[in-house]
Amino acid sequence: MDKDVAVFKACSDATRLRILFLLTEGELCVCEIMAVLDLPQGKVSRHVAVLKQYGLLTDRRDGVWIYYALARDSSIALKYVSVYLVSARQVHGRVLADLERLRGLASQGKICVPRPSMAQLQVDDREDPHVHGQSLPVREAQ
Amino acid sequence: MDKDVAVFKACSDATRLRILFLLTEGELCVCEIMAVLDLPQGKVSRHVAVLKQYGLLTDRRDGVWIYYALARDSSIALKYVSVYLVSARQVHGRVLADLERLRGLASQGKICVPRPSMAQLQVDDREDPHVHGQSLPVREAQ
DNA sequence: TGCTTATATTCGATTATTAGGATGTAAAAC
DNA sequence: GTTTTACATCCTAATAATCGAATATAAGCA
Repeated sequence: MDKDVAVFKACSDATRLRILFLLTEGELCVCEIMAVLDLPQGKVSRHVAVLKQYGLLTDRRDGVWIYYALARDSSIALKYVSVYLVSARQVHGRVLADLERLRGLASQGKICVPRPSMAQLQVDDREDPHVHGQSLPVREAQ
Repeated sequence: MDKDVAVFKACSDATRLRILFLLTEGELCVCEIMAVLDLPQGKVSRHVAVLKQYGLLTDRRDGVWIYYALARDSSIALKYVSVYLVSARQVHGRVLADLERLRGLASQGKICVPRPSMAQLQVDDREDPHVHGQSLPVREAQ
């Protein structure tokens, strides 16, 4: 139960929730989150660390970048939070704006293109989750 | 989105989460929650106030008692939290113990019998939610 | 090697949360 | 009226969360 409490605590901050909504599009690195949400690096890094600490995110290093993705099945609460995220992101104006901006910046090549997405995750929560950031076009170092 | 943040904040405390789990059995008054969870009155009252303030609970006065029940549809997040509650309560040992104790004390008549229950709430979240505490046997004053 | 970029972490100040204990209030019984 | 019961709220201390700003680390490149 404490793990569930931790998941809810992780979600109980507007910045972290915005980050989680962004990550429903697929894995992102800190600089991408910074660009989309227009937040200072330290703040994003700190909040991402909290999300990871509470088991909501996994990370994967690729050169200089560290990609964060939504974790799956690390707790019961997280399962339901994940379903919430993919449902609620189509409703909240601020989230819609964030996601639009993510796509806009991505299509302009100003930030990395988002990698495989959780967008197709259904509310019924299918069994075989996508693994992010594998067998994907790896971005080259600039 | 801020409302959702508030819902998660409300759930990010072990005591409050235990109270929410209890309330999936139906409405309860503070003294019942105190008895089941073995917590001081001020603590229960304070946490219940937080849950109500954040829109997770409704209250109804009946004489000296004030019955608290899970609110429905006050936000998107709450909808998913409700589904989480009825699913997770069958899993967490501490919650199972709390619910057992609730039933035990209720059957001994030591506390009020729980009123209509959310127990039958399905994970698919049916449309017509139960309204608690209406058309029910009203407990008499002792 | 040193330099740059991406990210993490630390510091100090501010604010929020929580708890125990005491007090306040409202309804019912007497 | 008084007393009792159920609950709310206030007070203070302790702890935790958050922030901006600065600093540290780690990887890649020259």
